[in-house]
Amino acid sequence: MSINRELAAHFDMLASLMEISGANAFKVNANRTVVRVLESLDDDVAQLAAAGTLEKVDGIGKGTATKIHAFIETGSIPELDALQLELPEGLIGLLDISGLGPKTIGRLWRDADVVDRASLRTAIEDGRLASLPRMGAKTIANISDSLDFAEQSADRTPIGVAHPLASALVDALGAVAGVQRIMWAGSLRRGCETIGDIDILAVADTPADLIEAFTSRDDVLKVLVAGDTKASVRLDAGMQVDLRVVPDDCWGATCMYFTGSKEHNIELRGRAQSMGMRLNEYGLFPDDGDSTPPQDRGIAPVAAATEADIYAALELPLRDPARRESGIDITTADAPLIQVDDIGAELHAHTTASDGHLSIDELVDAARRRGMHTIAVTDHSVSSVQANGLSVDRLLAHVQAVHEARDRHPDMTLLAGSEVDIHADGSLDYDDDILAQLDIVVASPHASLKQDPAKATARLLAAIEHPLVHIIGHPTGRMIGRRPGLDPDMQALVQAAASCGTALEINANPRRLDLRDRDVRHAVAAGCLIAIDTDAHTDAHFDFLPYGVLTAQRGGLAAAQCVNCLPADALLAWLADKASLAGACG
DNA sequence: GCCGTTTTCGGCCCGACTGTTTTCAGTCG
Repeated sequence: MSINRELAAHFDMLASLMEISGANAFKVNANRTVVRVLESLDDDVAQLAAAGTLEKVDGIGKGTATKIHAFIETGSIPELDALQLELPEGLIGLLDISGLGPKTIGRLWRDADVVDRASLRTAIEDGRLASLPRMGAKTIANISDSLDFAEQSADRTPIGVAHPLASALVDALGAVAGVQRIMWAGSLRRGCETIGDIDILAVADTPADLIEAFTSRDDVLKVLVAGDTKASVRLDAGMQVDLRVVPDDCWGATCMYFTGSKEHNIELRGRAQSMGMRLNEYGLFPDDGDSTPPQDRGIAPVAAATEADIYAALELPLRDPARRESGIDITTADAPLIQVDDIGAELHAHTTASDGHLSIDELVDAARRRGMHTIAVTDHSVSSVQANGLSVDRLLAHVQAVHEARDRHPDMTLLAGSEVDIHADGSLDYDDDILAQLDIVVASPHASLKQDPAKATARLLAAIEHPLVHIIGHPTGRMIGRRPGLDPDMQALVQAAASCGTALEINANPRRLDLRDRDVRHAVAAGCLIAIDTDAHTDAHFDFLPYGVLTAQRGGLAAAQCVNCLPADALLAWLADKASLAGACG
């Protein structure tokens, strides 16, 4: 783990323990800010410390700098050590239980000897909780329920699971009588790789009817909250869904507020304040110093109807939802971001020759139905035994079959290629004379995914610098929530890729999303070419493309920097001479 | 703990909802 991420984890634990111990909420918040800063910091924090420039970083002050220096010198933070001696670490696991906040957890620990989830369960069962003040039967039942739920489910859901759920919900609720608008917001709208809760916003003639339709659905396991304008439920699929019904005239303000991110909202509120205004989910209002919310006093907003109105009133460029994250300067406009429709080529797909489910003809047909002009056949190489990887003889026969298929599909540019294993030492799974016979080479790591960062960097650099490799497929090999994959020096990779004209892939499979968003940001800055591929093994996998595009958008990618957006002739020119596009971007 | 065109102290986003209370603390997003 890099020192930045290691330190971020320490500050995260520090913030949680401080919170439970009853520390000032603003101090806790300041430490949470440090976590975010460290996670999105491009520079190595040890180098900043050595240069004495830590305090120049926004969010890092004197106190934090002292802690970072202590960590670099001794491997620990004294304040954290002290809190860990004082408080059981198992209490942190209680923060993830819905309805339990730091104040309650502190009380449970002090007054009922609760130290972790197991002892909380015991304390509920033996009646200790009921003896505490403000612990009625309902509160205890809710805690018990949440505890069950937390133990059964992962805390975040992959976007590939959440998106279809949200889509079905929005379709169904949109059909309820009187619903004028409905959409999802939150991390799903921002295209995050995992989703906590699904947030749905709506405008309805009779909000009560929509709330009723929502909370009485068959797939609702439990209604958590149901008021006049908002409701929260837990679905039997294991996700929480929040619905908010709002007036039409503040739709933009609501969308903005519930799309987040939280950090982006805080920045926008700060901006509003500095301009003598206040921003909430009902609109942007002049700030008259009265603490009663302006919308409750009949004060007209400066802007509220659309997100564009609000950004304009704040004199800021309209920000794409995928770019509303911390670490992105709100005053700088993005280049127009890549869209799904910009992509005309799928450059990484499998057939029945290895572990795919489609024939060559079926693959072409699937691409054609998505409006593609180019499809690459890239089956696995010989070492991927588990995926029925192709021997040299089978590969050459397969290439021949692809060439023959071209006559049957004159409307499609059909590329004969391979997804070639990158061995642990950086060598490739076929000899160069074989690779030279292919139209396209996607080189990917599949095994030895736990090697140390230095070896992983050298391994991937060798593949990037190989003159016959066009694309590095799923560069880290990570699987979201299952394995972390390689942890190479991404700056070194993107620099090398940019100078060689090799593209790094965003694998659109929602379990991979590899490159991840923050790596895309680095790649975009370095001017490195990006490929967005679905790695299709079935027809349905072609529909993963939007997840890859969202990840690309989160990294700030424009179509011009993505090889899948090239017209067929330009794409063929790059494949013939990848150096021709080296350094052409950014 | 951090920050600063109201700057070295005093503020830090803010509204909805619940449960346990008789006016509000705690949680959530």
